[in-house]
Amino acid sequence: MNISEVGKRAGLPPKTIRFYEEIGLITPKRMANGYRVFSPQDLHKLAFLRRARALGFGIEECRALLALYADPARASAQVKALARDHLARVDAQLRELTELRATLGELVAACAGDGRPDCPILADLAQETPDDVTP
Amino acid sequence: MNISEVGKRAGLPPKTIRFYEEIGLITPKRMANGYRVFSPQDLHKLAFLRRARALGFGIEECRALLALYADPARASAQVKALARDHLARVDAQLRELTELRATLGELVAACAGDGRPDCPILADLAQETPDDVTP
DNA sequence: CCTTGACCTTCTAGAAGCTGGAAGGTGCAT
DNA sequence: ATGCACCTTCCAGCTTCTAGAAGGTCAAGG
Repeated sequence: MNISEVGKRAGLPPKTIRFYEEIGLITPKRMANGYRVFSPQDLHKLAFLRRARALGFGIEECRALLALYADPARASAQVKALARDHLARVDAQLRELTELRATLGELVAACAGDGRPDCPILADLAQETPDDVTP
Repeated sequence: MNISEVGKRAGLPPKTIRFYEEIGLITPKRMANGYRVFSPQDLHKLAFLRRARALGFGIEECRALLALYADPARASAQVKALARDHLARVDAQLRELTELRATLGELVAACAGDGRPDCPILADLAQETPDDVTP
């Protein structure tokens, strides 16, 4: 299998696959002419990586997950710990984003959006905070 | 006002302020010895930037917001359009993150997290999709 | 006068995870 | 022999800072 073929099957662009090789996530063999050859195992790894990335795992976490996947002596506790850490980060991000969205939503709702210059959005951004005022 | 003083008041580290100058968001004057001098207007702009960034606006959006803020002939519709676009992106991100979180939550809940190797998380990541299977 | 310490300056590089483009080799069909 | 679609490598850029190095400046203390 060449790179664009495996890319199609794994759902990843060739550029990304070359990058994954560069950082050592996969190590495809080469043909005499230098072209990469991908085994079914390589394809499997790439598909695994695509799904792990889609779940938001970072590259180093993916590397760890692949290692655990390859290790028959793993403990599921190790995998779970990794996933739980990631979940906690996702939750934190979700909280931040939700709060931000609420503020933004209020501001957009409060703005007339007409031809006049008065705008609660700008007013909010320009508002002085205690820190600015403190001498 | 020097850079660390204005940084404290605006809530931004000096490094960030230098970066904002480099990309033309602010243009503080200089003293004879080359030190930056920040006017109250500079401080105001920096505080504005900090809040806009905290709301998730990108740098170029911040530049546009500052320009609108400085323009007495602006129409609030312009500001609202910018904010609405951003809000839409935040909503999209929130949807993605929420879905991802649900999947991740299910997987974490399903994993025993003990000393055995069997793990639904890895099983899910390794699962074949139609694309992988299609010849 | 000299030293110390806390500022300030500029410059370069790195983070994360790709993505685009240039320059050139290869393989197959016409 | 030519065209086209692949493949290769390497370099640059995206975004928004952040860390660190090397060196200038200033006020206070001895």
